[in-house]
Amino acid sequence: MRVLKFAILGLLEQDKMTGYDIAAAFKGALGQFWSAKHSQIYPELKKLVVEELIAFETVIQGEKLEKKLYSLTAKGTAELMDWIQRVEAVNVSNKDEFMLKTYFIAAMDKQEAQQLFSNQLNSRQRKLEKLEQILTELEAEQKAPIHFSSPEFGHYLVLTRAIEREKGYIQWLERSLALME
Amino acid sequence: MRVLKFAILGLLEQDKMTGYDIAAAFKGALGQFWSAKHSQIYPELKKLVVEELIAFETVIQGEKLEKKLYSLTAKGTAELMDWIQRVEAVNVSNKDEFMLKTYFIAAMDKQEAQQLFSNQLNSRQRKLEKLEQILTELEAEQKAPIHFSSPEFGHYLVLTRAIEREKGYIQWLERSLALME
DNA sequence: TTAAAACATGTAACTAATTACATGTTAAGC
DNA sequence: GCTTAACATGTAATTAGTTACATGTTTTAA
Repeated sequence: MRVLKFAILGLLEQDKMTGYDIAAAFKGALGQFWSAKHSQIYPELKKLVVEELIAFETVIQGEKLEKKLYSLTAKGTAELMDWIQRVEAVNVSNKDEFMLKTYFIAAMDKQEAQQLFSNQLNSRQRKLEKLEQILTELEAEQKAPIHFSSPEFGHYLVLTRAIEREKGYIQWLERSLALME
Repeated sequence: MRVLKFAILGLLEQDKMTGYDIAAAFKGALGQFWSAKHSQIYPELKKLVVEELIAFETVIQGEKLEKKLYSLTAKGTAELMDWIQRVEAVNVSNKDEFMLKTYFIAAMDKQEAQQLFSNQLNSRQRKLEKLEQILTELEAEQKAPIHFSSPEFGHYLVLTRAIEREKGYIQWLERSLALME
């Protein structure tokens, strides 16, 4: 369904950028819900240029380093807007290897299961801390409270969703551990 | 990383089954966290037979319908146990196309965004209802309260996780809609 | 009895994504 | 001045996953 295509169009709608910048964006909050490696990004950018959804200008960085600054064409903007309004069915299977193991908990003994769950709990707690720190920084940069027209609204929503996702996971892990006592 | 391989080994550890049965299992609660189409399952089963992790016996259903009942070998059980205890890193990017759109909310006008969010809220609420119904049925079948040694413990944990995941998503959608007033 | 839904198994073609291979420049800190 | 991290761009090979093609049997309900 070429979601990466729209991820790239959406990022370019915000700003002109290079393939490297796009890869970097996937390392931020956005990466909690979509990401791609540079080996997938560069070929996709080439494809989008052929399809005339994006265009690039070559910029020299320093002495001789050539980088390609990509931007949306009118056609690209139109396709982005079409996708963004489209109502998609909720995707059923959000793959999660830990939950797959959980389904097979009958194959573990109690200590094993507790070990696995506390370990997961620990990882999730550390992840939550990091996300909360990023949110704190984002909020500190803001003068007024964030609202619909803030340029950071999308970033803020994605971050809060990622944080609450972790909190929910953590609560479930704790309750499951309690059930195993 | 061949997670499907372990999904199949895990299912066969519970019971002998056919490829069709495995596909059916992915339509239940397990499918909330892992699934595969039959076109991926059948080749994987063949591969696992070659690797001697599973074996099958041909069974005749009715007059002449041949079906293959797969079961774990000792080698398959060993590999399953090895995987199940292994501590994996928490996977970062849990892909979610709706959250990708959310990140690009600046490209929407307010009504568009509200429309999209209420629509998603609705779908998620309907999904939650279905999951809660399945849990109610599961609990009704149980005589004693579910605990670690109940054969349905894995199923129960996965279901409660799926339900809480939806509840968290719904709460976030509602709070986000409120922010857009 | 007959039609539809469920059971059952496969392959082919294609798309999506990861890992590995491959190379070079620029900026920052010591 | 030198080293390291970050910036920057690509391709090749492989694996994972989806959609489409292809066929046949058995059970259930009208």
